Amino acid sequence: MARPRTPLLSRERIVAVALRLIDDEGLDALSTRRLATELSVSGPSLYNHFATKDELLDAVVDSVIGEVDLSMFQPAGTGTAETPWPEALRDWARSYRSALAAHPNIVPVLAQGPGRRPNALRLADAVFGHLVESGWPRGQATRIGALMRYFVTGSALASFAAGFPSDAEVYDAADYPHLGEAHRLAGHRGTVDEGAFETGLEALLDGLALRYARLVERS
Amino acid sequence: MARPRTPLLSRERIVAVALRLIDDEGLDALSTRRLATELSVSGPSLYNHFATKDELLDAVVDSVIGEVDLSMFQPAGTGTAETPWPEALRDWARSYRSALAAHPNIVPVLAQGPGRRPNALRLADAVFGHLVESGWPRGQATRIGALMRYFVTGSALASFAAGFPSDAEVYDAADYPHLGEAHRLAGHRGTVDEGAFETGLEALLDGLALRYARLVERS
DNA sequence: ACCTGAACACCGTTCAAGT
DNA sequence: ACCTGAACACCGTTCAAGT
Repeated sequence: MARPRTPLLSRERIVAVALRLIDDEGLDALSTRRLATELSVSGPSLYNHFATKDELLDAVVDSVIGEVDLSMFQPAGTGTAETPWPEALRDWARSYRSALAAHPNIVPVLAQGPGRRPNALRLADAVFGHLVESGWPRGQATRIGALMRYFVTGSALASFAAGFPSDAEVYDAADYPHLGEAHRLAGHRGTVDEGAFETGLEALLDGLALRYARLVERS
Repeated sequence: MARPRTPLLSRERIVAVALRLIDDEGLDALSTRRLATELSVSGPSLYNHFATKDELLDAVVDSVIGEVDLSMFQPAGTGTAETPWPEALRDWARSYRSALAAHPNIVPVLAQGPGRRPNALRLADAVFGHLVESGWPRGQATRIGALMRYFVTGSALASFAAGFPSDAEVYDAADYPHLGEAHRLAGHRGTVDEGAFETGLEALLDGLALRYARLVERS
């Protein structure tokens, strides 16, 4: 057929199908040939739209980051008050985690940092900017951006509960005296992981609020 | 040559060389053929020692987890007092992060959970057991184990600072008004990431201590 | 410009053959 | 039991050829 009158592929469609493949079958299932088959084209066709597979992956990653809500960091406009930093951070962390946890198989790629991806850079800019404008010194604001990313990516990378086999025989009482109930964890993966995330998030915010209070009283 | 009088390979040596390869060149560089070459044998030889590549990876992962210090969770013996939970958790988290951050390329595999790996199960058992014996309700102890793993794996998965390109031209002031200094982050990756980890760890422990205090006063 | 098939140097894994 | 080479069905990517 060679070149069709109207292109068979677009970057958007390639990215969408690649993400679906990664979600459904894991990062290893994304091969250029498999993806091409899924798109009803031959393997090399993809190279008309992305220079390498890595560039394609970058686009997939940035599309996921683009789902994170950043509206809570909007600078105070005319009449609208700026959201207090603990509340903004809490709302953002929840949205960040939701976006990532919907696509856990791609989190290892995404956790490598923003690189040159526009949505990832916008996210870093918004968080850092809001913290600095809230009175955090720049060094502290950087650390908070980092530690929040540690926590959110760690929580989205894999389910804690599902990491424990459901097979009760794994947990020999002689070897692991306290894991007698661990085989039931995976069955409650939703609530366990959600509860751990919320507990950790509130603990972090409380701990940071203590530091903020010390900062304010010293000035 | 066929079967040599004394075996050319052992699981230990295979695991050690595989880990070095992953550390030096990344998870993708670990192919059975490449690893075999590094060990001066042919590719299929590895299958005399591991059933699949995944089983080999499991062994590599568990060898890393085995480096984590768990001595702070030792139950109180005759004359030795049990370490208070916040102190034990702090020491453990630092050792955990050190062990993982020494091998960041394998963290995505390891973060999938303990599975059936003995060192990973021992770790989960020690943390959970110590928290329960310190008075935390079992549900809370599970959540704390989970949220600590989120934070530690997230911090070891990738450097926050190194994720920002050193090329100043990436940070166009029109697009990212607050990232004007971000190109300098990667140059300070050690101190930035270390500072973020310590700030987050102390904030988490402070937040958890608040909850523990509420727990105690209610009983 | 955008698709194709053929080709290159790779993969993980199986298996029969050797000692 | 533990190694080998040959083979199978895969990879990412390049390239000349087609419209």
